[in-house]
Amino acid sequence: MKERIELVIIEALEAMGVVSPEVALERPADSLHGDYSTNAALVYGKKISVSPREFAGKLVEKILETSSGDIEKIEVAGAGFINFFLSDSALEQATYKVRDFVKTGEMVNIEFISTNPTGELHIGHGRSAFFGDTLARVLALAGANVTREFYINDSRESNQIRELGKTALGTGEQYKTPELEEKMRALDFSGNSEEEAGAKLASAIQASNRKFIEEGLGVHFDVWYSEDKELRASGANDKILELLKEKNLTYEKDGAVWLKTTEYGDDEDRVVVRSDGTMTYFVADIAYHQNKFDRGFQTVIDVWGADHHGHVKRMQAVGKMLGWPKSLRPADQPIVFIAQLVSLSDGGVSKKMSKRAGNVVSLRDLVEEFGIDIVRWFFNEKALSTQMTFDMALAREQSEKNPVYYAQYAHARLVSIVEKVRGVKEGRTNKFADVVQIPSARALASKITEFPEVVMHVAREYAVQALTSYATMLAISANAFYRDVRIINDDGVNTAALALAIRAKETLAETLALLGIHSPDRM
RNA sequence: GCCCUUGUAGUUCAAUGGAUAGAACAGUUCCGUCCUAAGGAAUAGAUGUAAGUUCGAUUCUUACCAAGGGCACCA
Repeated sequence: MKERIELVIIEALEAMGVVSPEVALERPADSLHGDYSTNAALVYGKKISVSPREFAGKLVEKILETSSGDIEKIEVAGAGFINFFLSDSALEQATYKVRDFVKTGEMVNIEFISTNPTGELHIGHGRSAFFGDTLARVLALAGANVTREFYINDSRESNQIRELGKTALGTGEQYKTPELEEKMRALDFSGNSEEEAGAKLASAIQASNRKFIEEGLGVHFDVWYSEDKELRASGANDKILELLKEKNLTYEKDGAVWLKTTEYGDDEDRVVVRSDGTMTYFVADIAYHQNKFDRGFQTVIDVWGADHHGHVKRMQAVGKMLGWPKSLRPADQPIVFIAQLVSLSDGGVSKKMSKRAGNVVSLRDLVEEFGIDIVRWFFNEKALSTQMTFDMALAREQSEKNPVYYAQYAHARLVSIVEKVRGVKEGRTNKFADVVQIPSARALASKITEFPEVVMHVAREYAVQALTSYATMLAISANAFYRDVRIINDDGVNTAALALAIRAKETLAETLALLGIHSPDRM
């Protein structure tokens, strides 16, 4: 529906002589301003020095010449806004429309979480996990061909695996936690080198993290990509290094090999081969991204923690060096999202999360305490760039009364009506047009038609937090409808109202499903 | 010191180059024969500071102030 109205405006502007106009159609905050609104007259009136209101008047005339039955009323308001009121038939059509998102088939790779196999996931990983998971669901719904990928930093050459090995053999202390010691007891490291012991222990940690991610978080990955196997052992690292050398992008200094990233926008050159002959992780990262593009992905999305944001510049430099394809966002290739860190507070007293201070809260504990639905909602209602504070006291206090339950409750109420209706005879008011005479019913229908727009907005802007806002608004509309419209009354069932309730229920459930949150039938 | 991110109601978060800056929780006042009161109605409350660009800035620019993160031949 939105696209159809946009097209009408664009055609009208072209008829008025505007060359390739761009129209922004908004959803007004207030239903008094219609179903859609545009500021096109303010934008284009200015360009030809005509007052916005005058321009708007002419534009409306043009639109009326071609407009079909979609629009009931158009009015010019305020500084020159043009407000569109949908006809009942257009609203009905949009409300019950099958969600026919265009299958673009765009090949998208989204890599997220990718926690090191040296310990369990902490709450900071939750951001990457739930953002990535929901974004992947939305992109897929919006028509992309999405591959979800987890990168396992298990290279035997890495320092972390060696350190882990030392701990396993009793010659080091790093990464040591009670959970790790328990895992160590179940394994036999006799005769192992540091590398072997580290790899063995890392593999056990990875297996338990994977189980938690899949079962505890409900996050699915298509590809679990092993750095050690796919990049180190396969020789991909050596190959990419050779390529960089051939292209004369490296030089030697102090016994190490450096990559000339400065020439491509980085702050300084980076070491790729250490003076002891081993490769840095940076090489693997380059080889890994090259591999993603080699596999045919057009858009490559990385979700990294804020502690890795220093790597963005160097990866972008490499992208320029190797001519990686442009992603959807022109300036960034590949697309890197930085998940800001999560800080903790308990009753307003903020705490810095620190392994040393021993107050790192594991994601497992959080999910166990609050349940996956609440945790997912709390994490995804905030933009990724927000330095979110997870207030434990507040979360506990709100665990009985919070926006998740509000949305779920609205769903359960609607389900309850649908169940009650069985066996009740049909009543009198059974036309959509009659039902939407009631303002809250019309507002609910209008809110339902917004669903595809919200999905496309999230898909284009990666604004996952818009989903929780939408779910809340939809639930508010549903509750207002519930208050104003009796579906079962003395006459029998108002079938048009029932149909609207069912549509609202479906849309709410679909929105929550994108967030990975359950829609209970009963609460 | 340099680089990145962020400053919005009491709190946790939204939003947009434009029409009255939205929710939730907390506060105040109401609603109980009524399809689930985990609900509803009303009320109060916010764009860090100072400039600039603009017809219009909370949004863009700059400076300052504040918070977080990064500045390894660790990952």
